[in-house]
Amino acid sequence: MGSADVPDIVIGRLPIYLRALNFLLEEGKEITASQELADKLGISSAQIRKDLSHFGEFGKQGTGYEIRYLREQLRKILKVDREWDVALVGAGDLGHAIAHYGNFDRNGFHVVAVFDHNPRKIGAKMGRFRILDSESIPTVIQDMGIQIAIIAVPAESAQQVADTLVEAGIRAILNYAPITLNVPPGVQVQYIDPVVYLQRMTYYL
Amino acid sequence: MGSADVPDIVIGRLPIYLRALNFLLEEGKEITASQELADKLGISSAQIRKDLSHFGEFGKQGTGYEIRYLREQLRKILKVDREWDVALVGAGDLGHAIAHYGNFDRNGFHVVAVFDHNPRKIGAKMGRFRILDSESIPTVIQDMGIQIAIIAVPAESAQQVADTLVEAGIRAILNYAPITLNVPPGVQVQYIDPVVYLQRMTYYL
DNA sequence: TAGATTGTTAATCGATTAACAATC
DNA sequence: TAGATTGTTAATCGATTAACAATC
Repeated sequence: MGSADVPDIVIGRLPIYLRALNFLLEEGKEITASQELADKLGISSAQIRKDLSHFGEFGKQGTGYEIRYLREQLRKILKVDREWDVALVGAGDLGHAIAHYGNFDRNGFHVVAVFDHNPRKIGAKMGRFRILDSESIPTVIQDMGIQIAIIAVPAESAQQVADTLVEAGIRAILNYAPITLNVPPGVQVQYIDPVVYLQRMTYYL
Repeated sequence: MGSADVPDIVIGRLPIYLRALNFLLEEGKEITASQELADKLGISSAQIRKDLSHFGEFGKQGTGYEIRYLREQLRKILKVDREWDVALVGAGDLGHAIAHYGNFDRNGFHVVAVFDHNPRKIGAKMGRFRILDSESIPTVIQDMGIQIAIIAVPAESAQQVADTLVEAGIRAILNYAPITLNVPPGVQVQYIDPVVYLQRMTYYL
């Protein structure tokens, strides 16, 4: 994972910067400085400037950064200056919440297909979505040219679902199943396992 | 954040190891080796051994690790060899999914109180939970001695909720709101913003 | 014993930070 | 101009990895 040039860890921080810029804009701010962002995010201003310097010069000495401009640049870098179609596999409680999560649409990620393999659910509606048969994953994904998928199935079936998705052409997977997936090089995976996050905190309690 | 001794980044990997051990046990395995774990998790065997060496010697030369024993040790280290009560703030779609997420209970994290400030929801049932008034957060948290909270409210109210929680004695927050929280030293925060994870992948597409 | 794998050391690699010249 | 803040360099810090003696 990760192209040769910019470290993954830097890429990983850009969405956080982007989120902070959105926040500042909503507050009515037009200009910010690395120090202001640093204070808000709890990281050093030097790191923010260094991270940004991988991609260009976006600020002005003595002044700081024009928020709207920097945001636009970050959006281009992250390729979120466009709309992305997303496939969702798993129509349980979690899938339901994901399908109806407003922040996805607000940020240009649109769930356009929901799959489940439970015969009782296939064909039924979940909110505004018609639940599709998991069997149709390959054809639907290929026909619609979807590149991003979200896995919200039990751990037992997650690897198999991932295999099917990758085979169908998916290149980025957001995995909610509590299991490390095995995928070929070039396929991105990000993990969301809330239990892991809780366990990272109990150590300190 | 982070005590002096063991690096945060090491603590962060322990839950992943623990998850893998559970998986191996379910597969019926009794013994494993750092190399086997490494292959499964996509990290180096040296790193796994080094991480574990911060806490003791859990393996046997020539053989590897007794899975059940290593799991027990990790559970003790992470303090997940016990049950934890959790408060949930926000009874929307997301809160609903969180409250009913089976993996929490299965891993010793028990949602014992659900709060919302919407008068239409207060007093109503959400699954097996009676929704409590956010106003009662301080008293309920203190009376029940809850240390861990999950925030599932809109970004606009998340900081205010966090302040209330911290004031009430919460020491670990799992934050689903897309905003970086400001909390005093000693209070743990972990973030789950699915949009951030998606944006970390689009860069590579 | 021979083979395998740990725990640990030392080397390497990479990330963060401090500091400051450049400049708005 | 004086003050502020960037972009960047070099130094520091920390994490990862390679290698191997110890030993099961």
